[in-house]
Amino acid sequence: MTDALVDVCAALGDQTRWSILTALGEGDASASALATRLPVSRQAIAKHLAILERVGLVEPVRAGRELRYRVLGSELSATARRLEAVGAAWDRRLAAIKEIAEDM
Amino acid sequence: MTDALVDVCAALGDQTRWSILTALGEGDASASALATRLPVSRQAIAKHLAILERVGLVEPVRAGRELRYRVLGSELSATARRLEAVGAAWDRRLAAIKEIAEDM
DNA sequence: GCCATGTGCAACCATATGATTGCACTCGAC
DNA sequence: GTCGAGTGCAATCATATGGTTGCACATGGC
Repeated sequence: MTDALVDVCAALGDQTRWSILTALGEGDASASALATRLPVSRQAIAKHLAILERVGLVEPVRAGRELRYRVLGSELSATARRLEAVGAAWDRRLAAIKEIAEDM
Repeated sequence: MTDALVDVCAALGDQTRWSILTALGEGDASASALATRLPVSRQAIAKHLAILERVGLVEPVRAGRELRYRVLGSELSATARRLEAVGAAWDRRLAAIKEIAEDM
């Protein structure tokens, strides 16, 4: 029942996952390759990659026996737009209230 | 050392907090008022509100002895813009790679 | 003044989560 | 074929997190 938007936000709510994402932002990489750069074990990274893949922020790419991951900006942009829409709605409400207050 | 963006995303990565935020989107409300609508205790809601306030998604408003909370679209929009910027950068990289591939 | 309502604080609990280690398996390179 | 690098799976662990109950405190309305 949990919305996809919530899941994406939850996936983005972890420092290590952001480290992985920014690392992937510089180029596709495998879990093992990432483990050499980041201060966590390969298995921990693999779990994070699985989470990121489930919410669509990352995509697996086979390269020989290596399993590289590619970061997907489209999903992040889509999430951003959804958040923007919600934020805009809240702001409209606030603006309306402010207007009413000024009319009194 | 954790970035503010990560904290906001983490705050948004919880279903109950979204329930609170959408409820507040319809009008300011206190923790007690929210507790009557949502299936969690007032204290749980108070904790969530504290988290939301720390990341700037919500703002306390005194109303007599009541402490109401107001949802802030500005912070959500700011977060959305930051995510959008990152997603766009990733997409630019992918597009560049695709172009190189086509040149071969 | 009294009482009910709204808050705040603290202890506590169960589960989720981030991380680790160890081992087995696969597959490409030499 | 052998070896090593990359991967997958499982068990384990510590801590964070969401949630609860209970109680003390303030504060506004009658």
